Amino acid sequence: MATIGDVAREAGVSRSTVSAVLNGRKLVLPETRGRVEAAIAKLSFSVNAGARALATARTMTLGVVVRFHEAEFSPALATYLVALSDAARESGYSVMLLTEADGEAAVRSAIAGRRVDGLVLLNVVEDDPRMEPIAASGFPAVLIGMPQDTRGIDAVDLDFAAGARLLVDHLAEVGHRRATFVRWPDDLYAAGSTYAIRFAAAAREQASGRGMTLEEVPCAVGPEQVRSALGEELLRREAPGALLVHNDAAVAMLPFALHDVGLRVPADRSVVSLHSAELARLYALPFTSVESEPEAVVHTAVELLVRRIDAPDEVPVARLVAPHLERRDSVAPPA
Amino acid sequence: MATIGDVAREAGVSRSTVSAVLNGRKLVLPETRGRVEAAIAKLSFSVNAGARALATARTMTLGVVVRFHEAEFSPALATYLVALSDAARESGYSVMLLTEADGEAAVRSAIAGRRVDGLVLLNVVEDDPRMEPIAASGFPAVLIGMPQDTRGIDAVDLDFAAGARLLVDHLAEVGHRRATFVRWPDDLYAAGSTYAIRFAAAAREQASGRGMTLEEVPCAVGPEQVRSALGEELLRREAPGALLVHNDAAVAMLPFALHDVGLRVPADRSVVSLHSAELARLYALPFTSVESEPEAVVHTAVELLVRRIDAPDEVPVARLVAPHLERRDSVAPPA
DNA sequence: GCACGTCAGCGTACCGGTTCGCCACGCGGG
DNA sequence: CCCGCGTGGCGAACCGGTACGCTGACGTGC
Repeated sequence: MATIGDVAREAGVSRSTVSAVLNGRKLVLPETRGRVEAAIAKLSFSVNAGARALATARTMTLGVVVRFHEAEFSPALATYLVALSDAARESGYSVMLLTEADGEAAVRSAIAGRRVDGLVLLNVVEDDPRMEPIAASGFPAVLIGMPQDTRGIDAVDLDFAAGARLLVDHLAEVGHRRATFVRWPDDLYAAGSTYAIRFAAAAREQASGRGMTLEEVPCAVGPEQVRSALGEELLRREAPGALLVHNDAAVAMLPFALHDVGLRVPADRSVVSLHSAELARLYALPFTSVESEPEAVVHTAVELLVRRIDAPDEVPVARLVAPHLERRDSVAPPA
Repeated sequence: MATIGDVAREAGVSRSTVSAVLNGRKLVLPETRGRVEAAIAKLSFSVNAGARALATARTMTLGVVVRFHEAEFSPALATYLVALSDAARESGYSVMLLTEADGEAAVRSAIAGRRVDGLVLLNVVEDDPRMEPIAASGFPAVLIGMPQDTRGIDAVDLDFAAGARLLVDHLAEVGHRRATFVRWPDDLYAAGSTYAIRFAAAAREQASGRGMTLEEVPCAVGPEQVRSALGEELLRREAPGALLVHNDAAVAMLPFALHDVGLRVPADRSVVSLHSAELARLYALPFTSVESEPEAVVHTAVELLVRRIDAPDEVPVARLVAPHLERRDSVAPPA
């Protein structure tokens, strides 16, 4: 592999001139530049990323710290990783995967080894231990997820509250006064899952502001439990004509549950939901919904992180990504 | 951040001695080693990966080239990525994500920038263009997937043929003489998807060797088409008492299709399938099956790649990972 | 005609490690 | 007593880039 010295010799200039051409800094006579470029092409030279990193103290690499225990529903993970890598590339960065079971250790060693210029923490939860070494060292990082206390670290997440309001409004606007709120099981809220809490709180508030009644049905995960719980609710006398769903497992099974009991959407029931786009695709969900916006979230995250790398001392930022309603004709006025 | 020079000064030795301690090469007096280690701890020094890479011409990083293709089942992708990163770490390597839409370009620039010591190509298809620059340059790489012509590149994949034989045998052993082979649509085979072809060929051969009849039902993807196609087949008069499935979309919908028409497993139908473990988990599939073995495949891939990095000139290797049968009581003797 | 400013390009130090030849020291043997 | 050898550690070169100060040539203004 050719080095910058080989190029310099070939072009009859010094290494620093080649470097100047490479980086576009300083003025180089067009003719000289031409010779250098020809030499580069001839030797098919390309800069050694490691050497450049050493000289500039910039690796142009971001680390993404994947939380290990994915007991939860994780089809979205790949989407986030790929989107992250794409967004990073747009800014000239590569992405390194950090998957140690002990996320905190992963963060520590990434910082210590100076392999990366910044870190993206995926799927951040309340009091996430991965934040500790970052907060302590001030290393550039961005959280995806929005804990109460971001400990001075930049953070991005979907605006779940706005999503809840969009969905409630959508039901209210066609005249629904009552809805079943199929939500996560209680322990998830108790565990401090902030997106769940934010969604539920906003849904309740918006509903009451709209004069709407929400009848809450917590729904455990597990296909069979979900299906029977849903079946029961759907068959209940006086059940509302609309369903507001924030529970991936439940919404995935909902088409089948509806089919089981012979109810049609939107004729018999209106349905709106917030879930990941990936889920919608996998299960071909036919519901009007607010979908997570992995590309937008990740794009914002990279933007913040790159800015933070360049300006480590600016005040931390928390950013919510505006959700939008994906209409799929699953809502009709109540009977 | 402390450098090796800081450590040397603190310990009162030269930089090369610190390096010797770090790498365990050469003999260092226990007492000297102790002083160095104390200095390292005191300054909380850790080696700068980039500098070491420059000096050793080894980045200790593997690149994973993700094919951009959307249509496939992405939950499995995350599993592979995480498993890959874990396996790499075991061998002291990190993993860099390469997701350019143009996989060939991604490979070229990875090789040119010398950011990685080797490449893993995920999800390789017949005549995959990503192979070209690798074959041309001899850069260390391993394919996950098994094209007919590996072009001298190491390759690993699940042994789909063996998987097919396991499933056919399992049905034959309890006495089934006929089975419906729910398979992928014809165009997938035509497109040269080698795992599909290998499975189908082995299934047919093993069945005929066992004196079993396979009645083939190609099944398009898309939940609704699948469901109706399956329903039709299940209700068909004289339909076999067993289903052999190699089609992710179909097997995911199969529980519902069976439920629709009121058939029970294994009382009314025996079912065996080959699909990804991730699919089984997400859809809680209750079928005896051969599951893809992402950990084993990826582990083998890393093993081969690391060996290839150390010994670039050995003969290329193709390795098939033995599948195993995951019994879930979905098979009973025919009525 | 001279001082000065600009511009293109050069030389060199430096980033933080590794590697390897060399040296000094202590010891044993002839 | 001297030589040779093994051992522990040192110093310098090197990996492949970047950054910055300097120089020489040329153009301009007075």
